[in-house]
Amino acid sequence: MSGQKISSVWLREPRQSGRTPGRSREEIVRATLELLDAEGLDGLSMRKLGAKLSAGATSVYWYVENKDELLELAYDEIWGKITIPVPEEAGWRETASTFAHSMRAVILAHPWVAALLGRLPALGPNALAMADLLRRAFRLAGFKGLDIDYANTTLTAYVFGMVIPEIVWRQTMGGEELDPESMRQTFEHVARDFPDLLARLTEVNDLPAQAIREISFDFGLVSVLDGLAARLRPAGS
Amino acid sequence: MSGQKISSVWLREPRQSGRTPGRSREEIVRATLELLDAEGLDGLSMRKLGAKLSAGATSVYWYVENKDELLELAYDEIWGKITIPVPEEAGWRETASTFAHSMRAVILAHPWVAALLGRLPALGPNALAMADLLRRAFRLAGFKGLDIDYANTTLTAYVFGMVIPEIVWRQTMGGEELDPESMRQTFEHVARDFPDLLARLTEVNDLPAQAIREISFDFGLVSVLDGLAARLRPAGS
DNA sequence: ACCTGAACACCGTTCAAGT
DNA sequence: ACCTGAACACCGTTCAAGT
Repeated sequence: MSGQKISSVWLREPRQSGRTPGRSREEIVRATLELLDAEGLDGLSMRKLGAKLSAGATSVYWYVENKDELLELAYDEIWGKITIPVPEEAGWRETASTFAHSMRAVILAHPWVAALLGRLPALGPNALAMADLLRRAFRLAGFKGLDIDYANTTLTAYVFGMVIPEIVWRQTMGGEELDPESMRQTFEHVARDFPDLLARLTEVNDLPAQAIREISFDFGLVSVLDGLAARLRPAGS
Repeated sequence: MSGQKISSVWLREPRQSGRTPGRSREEIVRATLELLDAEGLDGLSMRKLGAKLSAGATSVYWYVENKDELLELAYDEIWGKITIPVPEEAGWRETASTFAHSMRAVILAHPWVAALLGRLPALGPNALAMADLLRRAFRLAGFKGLDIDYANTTLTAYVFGMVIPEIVWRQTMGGEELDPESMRQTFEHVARDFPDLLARLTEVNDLPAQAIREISFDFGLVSVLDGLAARLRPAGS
């Protein structure tokens, strides 16, 4: 009746009959990641990817339904790069904390992911494996039933939400090649109607931006984990 | 020496000499929002926007340097739709909580924003006004110095990170017009190697998805606020 | 089974030219 | 000051045709 299937690469078996005929999915994903890392999300086109694989411009369409599916593959690869300890050995809190820091580091190393988070679902095997592991950690902590998911979702949301603006910041502020003086003027200009923000600016201006971001990330992470831990204590204690 | 300026609409004065000659920035923004709401991010093109303004395909370029600047304008409009009480009256915790719920509601009503969060900086007047207000709330709570920003960042990151996957979910799962049976099969397929995730699936399957998302959002929000509140208590008490 | 090439229908952006 | 139109250099995707 209602029809309309979900569309995702993960619903189709990878193309490759038996031997080693054409390209493999891994080859394609590797080339895609290289392009993305080198030229960013806008730098990836099906034609360029074809060229990189020394193939025709549209050859990738044999392996993948469309460009979004290609990006789904690349996205899941990122999930695979996140390191996380064995929950039963490290304990839930260290597991969660290590996951958070590792995910941040991985995304910062592959900034193009930031724009994908708001566009693609994470249904790949690496993403699911991570969800599975994190659920183990939160179950170990003492969460029960749906609370396991809620805790997991909360933690992951925090990391996403923290890293995304950090990437955007780095990208529009252009990293090194930006004149710090013009940067200060920029903020003074846009924030000219908000004295409190301006005051904060001059307060921060001399501190190393990178260090502040790390402290900020830790501050929030500890808060989130503390808040989750509070859920585990019976109300009256 | 190092050159390279930051590029943002908010650094340039809006075009319009004195009278009411051509289009105004507001007209353009309104048309942009309408297009985005109606057709989504991919549905917005400079040509379509020109047509909607009954103007040539490239007329908007007189008001805006490029498409990203146009999106910056639309993005800030969203920040303006978020409602928030006066911190001094409502208290910090209710202010923060109302902000979180309102921001979620606004983004869900304009799903195209989700993809912008990972692409554009929030330097517009509405975004800054909100930052200013939230800072007031956290100062009121008792945070001092940089902790005010850290707390603010933590809260906002949580909301971002929570809403983004929710949007993606809704969009790829296609809302109403999706066959629920094929949906279940989808998950069973992708999660086939993760028994724990599968078990969770059947557990959740009969519950109304929308209600769960709201409970989940509240669970995390309370946790985050509790965690922040814990920061305010002196260590020994 | 795998790949190519041409072709279609779009893009964002530049720029000389118009009023 | 404001807007147009043509033009450029790209896109993603389809599809008939090749091997």
